[in-house]
Amino acid sequence: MKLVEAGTKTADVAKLADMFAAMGTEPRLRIMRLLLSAHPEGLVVGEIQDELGITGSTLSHHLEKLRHEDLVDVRREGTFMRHTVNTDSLRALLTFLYSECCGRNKAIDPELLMATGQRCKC
Amino acid sequence: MKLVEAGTKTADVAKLADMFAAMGTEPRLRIMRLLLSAHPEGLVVGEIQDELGITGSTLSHHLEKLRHEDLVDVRREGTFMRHTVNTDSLRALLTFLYSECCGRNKAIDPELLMATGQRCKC
DNA sequence: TTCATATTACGATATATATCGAAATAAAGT
DNA sequence: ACTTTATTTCGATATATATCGTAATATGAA
Repeated sequence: MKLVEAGTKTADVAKLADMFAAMGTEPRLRIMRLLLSAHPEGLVVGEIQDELGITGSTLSHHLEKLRHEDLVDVRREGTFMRHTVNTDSLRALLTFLYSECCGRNKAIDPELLMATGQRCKC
Repeated sequence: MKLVEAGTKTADVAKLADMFAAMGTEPRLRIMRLLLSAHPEGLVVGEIQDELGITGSTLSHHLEKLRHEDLVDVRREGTFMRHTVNTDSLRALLTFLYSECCGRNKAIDPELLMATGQRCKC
């Protein structure tokens, strides 16, 4: 009897784990929150640096990691590099967590989720 | 103008980042999925080991990490150690992600989440 | 108490990560 | 072309992590 199966493939788990890892550091989680709060415009590197007070080179590494896991997109604007969250990837992550926790044997009640923030508009 | 504020304190971000990090590894994410699928009974270490094929000592370290971040609870049953997911912590994580992504400027549409699994029963 | 089983701790190693300052690159303006 | 500003790369170090095999511990049974 296989306990785990559902709609998440073996390869996906590794990918999702990498995404969790990318958010699994205080500076990077702050970056994600900041970019989400600035969505959809995003921010250029210098703005992130000013806001979070991270050394340029360190910030560059963190952004590279977030880009590598497709959590963040970047486009050039002259000399600036404008970063935005990748909503598709974030949705994949959220959907995974949601279905793992609220699907099947319902470890978590979905209603309690809504309660703490958004109102469900079904 | 502060871009990030909302209902998540500074200390919380570090804690949440640690939780993400705990799930940010393929073996540990598999463990979490397995325990969720076995919820609420949970599994003893040997069962997890058989299911995932992880060396005893390595598995022990991973479980210690998950316990340390309060993602997993443990209780003794004779010589067995029965592990279960901590739904409160998981809910905190899910709620955070949900409100960051779907709250405020709504980077992600909540309805798309539901679509892939649960039906909203408001 | 002795034996068997389940799990964790120990010791060790290899790899990965976070961080920094300084140098290098890239684009834009003068 | 030169200068300024923005960002990344380089080189280096310190810390953390993942993993293993084996030894230690804890419980239950004989």
